[in-house]
Amino acid sequence: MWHHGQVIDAPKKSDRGRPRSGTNPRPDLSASEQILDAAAHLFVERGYAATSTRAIAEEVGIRQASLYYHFPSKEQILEVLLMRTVEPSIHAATYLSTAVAEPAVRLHALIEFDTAALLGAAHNVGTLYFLPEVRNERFAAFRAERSTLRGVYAALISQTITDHIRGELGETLTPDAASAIDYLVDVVFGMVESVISIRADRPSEDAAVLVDTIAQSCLRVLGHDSKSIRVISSSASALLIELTRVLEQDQLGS
Amino acid sequence: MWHHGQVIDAPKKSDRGRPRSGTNPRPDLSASEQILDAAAHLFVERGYAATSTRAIAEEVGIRQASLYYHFPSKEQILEVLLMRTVEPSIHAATYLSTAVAEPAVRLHALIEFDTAALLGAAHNVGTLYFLPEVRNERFAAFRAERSTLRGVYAALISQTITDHIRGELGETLTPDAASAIDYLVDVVFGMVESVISIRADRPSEDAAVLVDTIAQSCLRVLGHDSKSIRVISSSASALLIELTRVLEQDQLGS
DNA sequence: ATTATCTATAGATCTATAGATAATGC
DNA sequence: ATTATCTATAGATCTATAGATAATGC
Repeated sequence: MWHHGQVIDAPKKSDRGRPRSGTNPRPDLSASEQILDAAAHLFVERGYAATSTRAIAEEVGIRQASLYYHFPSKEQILEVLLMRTVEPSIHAATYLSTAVAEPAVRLHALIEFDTAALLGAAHNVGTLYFLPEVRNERFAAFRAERSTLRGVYAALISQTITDHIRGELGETLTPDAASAIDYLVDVVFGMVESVISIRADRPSEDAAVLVDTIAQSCLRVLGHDSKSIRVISSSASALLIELTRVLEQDQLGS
Repeated sequence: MWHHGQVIDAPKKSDRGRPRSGTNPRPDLSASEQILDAAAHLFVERGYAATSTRAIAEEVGIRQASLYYHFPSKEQILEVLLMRTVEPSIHAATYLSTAVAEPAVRLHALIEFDTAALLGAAHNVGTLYFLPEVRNERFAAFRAERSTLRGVYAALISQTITDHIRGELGETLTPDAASAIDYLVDVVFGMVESVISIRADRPSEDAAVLVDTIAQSCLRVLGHDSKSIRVISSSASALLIELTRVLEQDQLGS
């Protein structure tokens, strides 16, 4: 499994301020990080509206009102979680959208990166994408990020579809072949996101196998055969190593 | 698009009882059906916890407390919606699990039926499957139905995987080939469910194209090529007609 | 008499704010 | 003085129940 980002920003200074009433279960993390972690856990488990600020505070070991010293609102907590979750994928997609490699190889690398990130994240935070609240205007910025990500997928996918499949689409499906390609983008994007439900239903023992299965399945949907997939897959491994190196570099820069 | 079920049970008798304060926007439906429709709309749009019984009642044109004459609780409303949504798929799967046709043809028919049902249902009720509340013990019966459906998919998928792909799984992925097949089941099941998010993001203009794209993509993932898919697909069309005939028959019986 | 609504309300939340307090830092 | 907590609470919900009421049916 690859590491990426996941830096803890505020490494906890000392013991300023009034002591907590409860015990501090994670003294290594700053209070803000503890709140985000507890909120992620509860939002994923019960949903946003069904999670009270009291429940979050209880898990952290502070009083409900103390949350508001760190965050101005419950919504803001969700927004930070959403942005943090999508951020690594955006960085990977931005790099891969212009990297020097075949589009199919870049797509394969992106799919591997994304699925691995979703499977590796704490508390299956990918489920937050599907919370009904995310459709509120309040979270438009997050949805814009997702849309950017989808755009990179769309570009790479349209370049990865084999001529053979492209012919099929025009032939058997519809006079408007462009829309059929759009649906293929949706299908591939959906396959990547399906790791979220899969992980929710049966917490995966073997993430690597699932990541490979999905990446290979995506290429098959785009018309590639086993031989072609083998070639693409091994080139993608090298690109993925390069990618993680670049992302770590960026991390140090920012 | 195929029709299936969607029978209105209680066709509204007459005007018994105290008149409503508001106007009745759907006098053709019984009060219970109006409540279910309004709840479906709001649960899909805002989620379960974020939808108040007051909001449901307002949409129906009655007072909040009047809901409780028709349903004992808000949870019960959600349960009826969940059960009704999964029911047609269960019937189709039960029939197809033993129908006389190649497994690949039966799988193709099931995928077409399911995706079309999800795309055709009022208010995109498939999104209800993803509400966090559904994980509560309260909805175990619904989850059991879904699990039954998944079982039929698993059986048909394992019989539809080409020997070629089966060889690949054992060879390149893992020593435990059974688990790799399980992941393919997840992937295919996930592709079917992806129509829910697709419809949520961009309400589909052309359901038929999307249904075909997904069914074909599933077969590709299982190792079939264009020629094989064409044959399977046309046999599936005939089976699908037979299926809808049988389901309508059942409908009359019950 | 039965049905389907209504009004009123109990009791339990829930978010966010105001202001007090107990630490450390300077 | 600054920081990070605490207590207390306002004000706005929200679900479900109790009992009244306005129709139709017999």
